[in-house]
Amino acid sequence: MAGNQYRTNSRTKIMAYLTANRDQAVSVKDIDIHMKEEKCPVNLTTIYRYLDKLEKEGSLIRYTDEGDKATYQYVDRERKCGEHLHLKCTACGAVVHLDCEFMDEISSHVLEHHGFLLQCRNSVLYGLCEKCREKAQKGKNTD
Amino acid sequence: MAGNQYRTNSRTKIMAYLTANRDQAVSVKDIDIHMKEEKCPVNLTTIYRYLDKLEKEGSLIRYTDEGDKATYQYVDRERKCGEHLHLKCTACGAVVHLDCEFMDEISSHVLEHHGFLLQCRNSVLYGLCEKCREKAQKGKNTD
DNA sequence: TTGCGTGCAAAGGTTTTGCATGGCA
DNA sequence: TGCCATGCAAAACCTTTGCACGCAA
Repeated sequence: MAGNQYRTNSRTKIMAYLTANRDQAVSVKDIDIHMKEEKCPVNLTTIYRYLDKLEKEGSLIRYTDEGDKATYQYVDRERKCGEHLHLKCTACGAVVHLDCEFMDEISSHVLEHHGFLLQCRNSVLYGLCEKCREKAQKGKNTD
Repeated sequence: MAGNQYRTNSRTKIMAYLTANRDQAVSVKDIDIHMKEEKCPVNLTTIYRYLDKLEKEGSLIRYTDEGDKATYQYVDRERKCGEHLHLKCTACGAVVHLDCEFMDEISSHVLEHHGFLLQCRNSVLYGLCEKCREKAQKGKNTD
């Protein structure tokens, strides 16, 4: 499927950025800035098209919180992200995979008690990761 | 807070539509269409401004899934929607409030096992409600 | 009359599309 | 050479903002 595609400088660098940030959701703007810093500026269209391609291939999860703009996260395709929920930190964008046994309990409860068949694909729980929680604690009186 | 506002035909009809669909998330476009059907067309700006006002008052939840457009749901302000998760049907937009004891288990697990402090405010789980699941079952071989 | 509500037009931002050019294999 | 990738410009889309007018109280 993903065989007939060319290896270009742009795509290599974008992919490197995505994999380096695989525990985080990044925006198109993030990528744009990064590419400029890398002295390899690319058109926004190119970024959108590449991300779109990767998402269709299943190499990326696309998050549509934030309302105005989407964010993306690289995932190994073997990770079966369609079968568990994700926790996304609203402060830093870090993403935690909820791929533990508790996942089954959630699905079961929701189905049995609320008649709801959970689809993990787009479901994201938001909150604060440990690091950002600690930061928030410390910085309570600063701004 | 919400005292000094006038009662207008437009707002009355929009509010009626929202409360009539309180188990569902509706979009601005939905409201626009409804108002035209009601022979009471309003400018989109008016809809946005009113929804914005209601959201700030706490009478509406604003969902930002779907990526491109927001959807809104009326809630009684006593319902404390900031303290529980919501299940939204991807087929019909129906919304179920997860305000049961299991909610505590989710919060606890996520915090203790993943170091994550859950924020229910924007967290939405997606899936199929009972009705739509049944429909999907029956209509499996149609398109 | 006062000041909130509304419509209109314009602008902002993100994302998509068409077309011609450029570059990998 | 053949096809994919890219850049550029323009458009589509949702949403916000400014300003003047209309209308409820």
